[in-house]
Amino acid sequence: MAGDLGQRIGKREPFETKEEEALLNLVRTADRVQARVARLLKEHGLTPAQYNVLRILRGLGRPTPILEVAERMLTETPGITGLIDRLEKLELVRRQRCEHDRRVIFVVLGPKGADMLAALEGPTAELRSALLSGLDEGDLSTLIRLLDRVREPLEGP
Amino acid sequence: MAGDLGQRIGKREPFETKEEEALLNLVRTADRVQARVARLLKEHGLTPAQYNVLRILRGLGRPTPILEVAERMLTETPGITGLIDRLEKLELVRRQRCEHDRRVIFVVLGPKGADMLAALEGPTAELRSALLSGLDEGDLSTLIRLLDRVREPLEGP
DNA sequence: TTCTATTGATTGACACGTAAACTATCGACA
DNA sequence: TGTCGATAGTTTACGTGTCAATCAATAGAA
Repeated sequence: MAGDLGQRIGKREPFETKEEEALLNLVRTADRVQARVARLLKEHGLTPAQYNVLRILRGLGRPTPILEVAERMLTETPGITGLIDRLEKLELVRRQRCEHDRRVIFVVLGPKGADMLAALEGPTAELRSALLSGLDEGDLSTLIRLLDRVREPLEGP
Repeated sequence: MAGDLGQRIGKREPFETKEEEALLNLVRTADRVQARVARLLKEHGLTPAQYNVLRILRGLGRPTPILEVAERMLTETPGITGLIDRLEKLELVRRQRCEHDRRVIFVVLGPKGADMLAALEGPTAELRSALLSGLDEGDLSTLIRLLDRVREPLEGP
């Protein structure tokens, strides 16, 4: 069958175990999805990580300490600095020192950043629908439930 | 924690649609899985991409053109060169020119590489079982089927 | 045969994730 | 008051993913 990952990868003996098949399939599928999203964002000059930061800022709706942004992403502390640097250079966000605690630096979503998010609203929703066109409501619920169950023992340390 | 994301200022719900939830969940879960695998591999001095190359070579069981290796990985063409460079420096693989078509360079799994794979066989199998401990056979089959359906429209163009 | 298009592989530029080490500031406590 | 530990953020370094451009060898056509 066309969707069989084993043949797609070209292994003679596709998978030794269902566990192996499921995990490789999971990683590969996520990779493909991310690639497609990245392609869309690139048309607007954004990377997925940058888009993620903008969405976090919009979601919180307030100036947010840099490390709090980092926490809500998958990225670790050090990488966030350059990420914010680039967004600032694009004038999509700006830094703002906290007056009470001068160690803290807030990140603020700028008007250009808000416009960018608004412009991406439609295209990203369209893309999501297209990506999941093969699944109905029930399938989505099942998929979400199964993914939750995979992730559950991983969320801790 | 989960609830305080959107509600507080009426900005955004955590997830607007099931599509969004499913896709974010997919990407996040895959990311966690990869992080866990990476941690294991690191103990043996390998990155996930390097391990992937070794497994591809073992799976095919023959000298393989560099670009064919690249095709079978999650990654695209250009980055493969440096990856092979590092594996060659570790003496896990070696390059070998094709005699019939001198543009082609084969990658060959070396003895050290095979040993490395053998040493990782047990630990990786254990890890896979641990990661998927929350899912039974039927769950795995369902998950695989759903992932196939997500990936199907993505593999071609 | 020579010209051209194609293919395999490499290089360089940029973005990102992660780890280790560093600076600056704050808070608490002797 | 002064010191010490914790916290916020940055810098540096390395491996990797992706793109655009390039080089070398081959294949096909004029």
